[in-house]
Amino acid sequence: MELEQLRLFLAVAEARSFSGAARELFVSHSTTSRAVSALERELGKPLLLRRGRTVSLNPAGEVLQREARKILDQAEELKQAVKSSVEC
Amino acid sequence: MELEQLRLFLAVAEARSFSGAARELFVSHSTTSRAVSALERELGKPLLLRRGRTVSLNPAGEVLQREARKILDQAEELKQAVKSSVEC
DNA sequence: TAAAAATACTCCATAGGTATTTTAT
DNA sequence: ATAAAATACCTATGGAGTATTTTTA
Repeated sequence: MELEQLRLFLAVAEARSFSGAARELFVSHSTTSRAVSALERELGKPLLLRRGRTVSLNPAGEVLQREARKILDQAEELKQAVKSSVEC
Repeated sequence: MELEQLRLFLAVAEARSFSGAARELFVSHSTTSRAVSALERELGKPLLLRRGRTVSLNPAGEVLQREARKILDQAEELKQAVKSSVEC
């Protein structure tokens, strides 16, 4: 599990669309599709429900969305904290 | 910034050694060296002080060590939470 | 039939190992 | 002289795009 996968998953979860998220991020839709598949494989269960053209979150996806957001926010804060730490 | 880089950085920070951490993780020492270099490049400042055979943390490194630990722990919790979420 | 997701195929970037060089003790 | 870190070099893996197939609304 890598941060980039979480970034892509979140974009898909928020857009409720693989291709929509791909457009927003300027990547191909196969990139969003594979990132989510890889997460599902690693975590051992589906995260999103694909019903025709509709993408929705199942319980595991809801958990991931909530927590992934926190982790990515923290990672961003961390970057800023390091950047503004004293030189040495 | 990716979780794998944080894992490698933490191992180096804790071992106070690039090669020691590499041995623990069963990777080559060039892997630990480059992971830390990449982080330093991305974050815009040195994280570790290399003085001869001694590796120590500077303030930025201290911040990163503390926060990276939290993020990795959270990522681990997240995995467990998803794995134990209800099927759907 | 149109729009989106999955996937096969391909290519290229880069992650990682080995070997070498540099540095400090 | 030795041990560790940096780095040049090379290779293989996997990430990402394109094109195609599948699905369903």
